[in-house]
Amino acid sequence: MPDTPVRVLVADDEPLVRSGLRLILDAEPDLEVVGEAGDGAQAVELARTLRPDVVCMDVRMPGVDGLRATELVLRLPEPPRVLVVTTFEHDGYVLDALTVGASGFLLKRAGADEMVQAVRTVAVGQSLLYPQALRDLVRTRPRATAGAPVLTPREREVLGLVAQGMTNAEIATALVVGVETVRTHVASVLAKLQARDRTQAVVLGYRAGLVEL
Amino acid sequence: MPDTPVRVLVADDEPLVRSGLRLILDAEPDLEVVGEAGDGAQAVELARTLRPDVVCMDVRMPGVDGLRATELVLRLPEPPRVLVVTTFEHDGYVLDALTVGASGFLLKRAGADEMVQAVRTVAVGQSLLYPQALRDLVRTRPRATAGAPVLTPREREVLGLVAQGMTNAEIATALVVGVETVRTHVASVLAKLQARDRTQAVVLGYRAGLVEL
DNA sequence: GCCGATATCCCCCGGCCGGGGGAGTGGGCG
DNA sequence: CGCCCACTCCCCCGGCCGGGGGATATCGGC
Repeated sequence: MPDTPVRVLVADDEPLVRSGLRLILDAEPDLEVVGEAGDGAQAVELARTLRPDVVCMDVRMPGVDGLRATELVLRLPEPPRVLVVTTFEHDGYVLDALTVGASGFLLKRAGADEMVQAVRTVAVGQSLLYPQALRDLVRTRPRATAGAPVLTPREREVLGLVAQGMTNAEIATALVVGVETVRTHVASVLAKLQARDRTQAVVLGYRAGLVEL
Repeated sequence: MPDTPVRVLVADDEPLVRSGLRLILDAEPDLEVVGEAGDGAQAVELARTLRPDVVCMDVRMPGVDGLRATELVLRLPEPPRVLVVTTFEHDGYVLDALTVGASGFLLKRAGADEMVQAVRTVAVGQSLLYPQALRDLVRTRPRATAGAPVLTPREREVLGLVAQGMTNAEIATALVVGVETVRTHVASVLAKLQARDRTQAVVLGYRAGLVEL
């Protein structure tokens, strides 16, 4: 199946890491490491001249860092796919890396086979990340209506207005009902969400997917 | 390298699609289709008895649909990875699928090699989706720090705790300062965000990218 | 050395909020 | 028909909140 091997460029400021990656990837008949870069600027330059299919890009590098380098690499004509690699799990680079257009995000402590698989995956044009990163991305959009407290339509409506920052009086006006009624609804919402305040109600309601912000 | 082949269960209500997938996957020496399910209930049952490594799950199926089936499959002891497959690009299933814990999301019009690669990728425990889906996920995170009011570090910290639903007294305890101090910081935050109350502050702060929820 | 920004603390007061009760209407379902 | 639920309204009260003043200390920069 591998008519021509996938051409890979490795960019990392640690020579040891570069050697390790080269060993791992070159061991596969369908992968071929065509170059190594020690910083972001070099990575961009080599990507331009060597025209690899995939760039394995470290995030932390001296000078031009991995994210900036990724941006620049992706501006090349017929750009390679960029697989961003980092050491630590929760350093918040994931979102930034994906925003600038990386095809994947991988941890350095991934096994050799995972690394190989990842290169192949982005080579065919798919996107990939380690499971926790995906979960983090999804978590920020918690369409978690599952297991959420059951609010009546009116209660959801009131919660929505509470989340707009409206006072009970304003909500009463908006819904054309008495303030006392609103107070009752708010009280129900607080009880159901187990919130002490309207502020907590907004946060919990948001997390439960009951309100949009 | 493939000591034992990856065991795959195919779930799709179209017999033609099942046959196609079987042909594609069985052609690979390291992949082995161990069963086919025609609906969600069957998929769950076969996943339980056959104990595959990966389930290729169609979203639209009669009876128990793919998403529900995915949830159930993932509740099995030592569950397989689930690769959700669908026909259309923008049907909004992506987020739901990932929320219920799918490891990947793929389009049916993906080529044979992409499909094979995808199965291998999720088999080693990574997550994958087609590039546009990832872009959509990222796009929904505005990160609109641009033009946001400038809060001092302490003010951001206080706002963060306010967003947890804490009262001024609790925040004071948490930060080991007087309640009056917290009141001052909160007042500054309200002024800078032009919020009338802490509830509005949370919402505005969230929209401005100043707090995470 | 002065000034601005930041962070800390203090007082008064009006108001909205949230908890505790109670109570009447209508609609849906057994 | 009777029951339950959702929706509506009412009263009292304690507490936290937010606006209005002001005060002190530290740090960094011009």
